[in-house]
Amino acid sequence: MGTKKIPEGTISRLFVYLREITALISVNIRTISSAELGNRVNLSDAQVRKDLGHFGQFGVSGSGYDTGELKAALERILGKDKTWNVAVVGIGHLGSALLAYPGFKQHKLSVVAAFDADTKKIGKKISGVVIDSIEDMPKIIKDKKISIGIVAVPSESAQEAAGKLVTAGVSCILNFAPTSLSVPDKVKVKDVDLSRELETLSYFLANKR
Amino acid sequence: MGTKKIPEGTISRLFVYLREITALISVNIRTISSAELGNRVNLSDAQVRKDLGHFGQFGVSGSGYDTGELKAALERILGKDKTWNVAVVGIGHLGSALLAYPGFKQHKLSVVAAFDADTKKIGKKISGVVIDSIEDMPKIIKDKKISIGIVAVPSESAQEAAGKLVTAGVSCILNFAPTSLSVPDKVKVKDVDLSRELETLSYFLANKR
DNA sequence: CAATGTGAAACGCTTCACAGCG
DNA sequence: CGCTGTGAAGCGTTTCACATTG
Repeated sequence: MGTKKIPEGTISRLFVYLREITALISVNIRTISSAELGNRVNLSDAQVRKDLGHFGQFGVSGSGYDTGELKAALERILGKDKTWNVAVVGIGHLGSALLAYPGFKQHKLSVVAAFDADTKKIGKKISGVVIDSIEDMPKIIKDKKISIGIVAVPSESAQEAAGKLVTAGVSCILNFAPTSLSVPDKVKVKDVDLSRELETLSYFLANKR
Repeated sequence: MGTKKIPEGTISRLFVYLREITALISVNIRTISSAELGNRVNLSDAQVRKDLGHFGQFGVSGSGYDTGELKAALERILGKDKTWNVAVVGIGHLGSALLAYPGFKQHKLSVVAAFDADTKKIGKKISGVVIDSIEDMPKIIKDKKISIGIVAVPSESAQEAAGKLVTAGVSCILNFAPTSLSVPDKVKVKDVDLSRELETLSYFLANKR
């Protein structure tokens, strides 16, 4: 199990492979080569093999990978057997869209709590989740065993929201605010910074040939 | 103008510098060193100098950068003088949230069209934008000189939506669907794959300590 | 003989370190 | 002297290339 340092890109590509393999199985394809799989997800054959190689040997020389076996292996590696509980903080346009997002269930994540500072929103139910007061966060996070917090508040309140989530005990934060959060090392933060993506596009447009 | 290949990270940091410089100017700071600027945005002095170095020489040995000059240079480099028109395809929860997103204006982007396949939605107005039929896309994209298309439809229809946007003439696509789109090389695609971010968190939780 | 698994080479970005300039 | 601009070193990832295997 001497798992060295696995590149983050590898992890995220494994999920892509898993998605594709699942699709292949559903059309009864039993075997696939790294070249063919890479082709379908726009990656090189070498990349596919290197990524898988971090976790063991799954292929058969000369014929490729058994889709069923590979699927099982990927699910095991990626921890698809467990479900994690999620809380969303900040129920504006984005927060509401997140509550309705079907992807959570698909990824074995369950949104079990929503928080907002606006007292007018408290008690309302959106996409089946009741909005609670931020005051009650510590208790609810603990009671419901929530390990992922999603920050969907404006930048100004993002650090505060993150701090409260961390104190309450979450292990990961998905941050939609365009600010860099400071949290203890043991907490994993993933930023989804739409502003940055948009800015990159602007630059591309301004500078293309 | 032999602009070599500029790292994407550099571009995105230039926007960070611009933001900071603008703040500095507003409190009448006229000069700043790479070390001090880096410090304020959590980057090394060398990183700041390398990033700027891609575009010319803006600093003064011994004293640093003139904030006014640097601001002007960054705005020119980043094309902050122009505004780009945007269309959103797929007006579900996410699409609606995007139409309401205030960040567009801040980045000199203007959402001027929205499309949906659902005839019941056509003609409705959301956050000031009227929803049009996908049929009318080619004409509207051309008439309104739209250069950025945002794909906010389910995965199954993402490739089709992207294809139509490209045919209609957009130069960039911001893709929220968890599929890799195939488009001609001249078109820039940025993926915002929420599923992947969530999955990475799942992996982190499943494999921590 | 087709396709894997994997060292070695290439690459791209960041950090270092210092010559040179005001 | 302080700080820039920039080659060179360092590092993590991707790509290459091939010996190996069923």
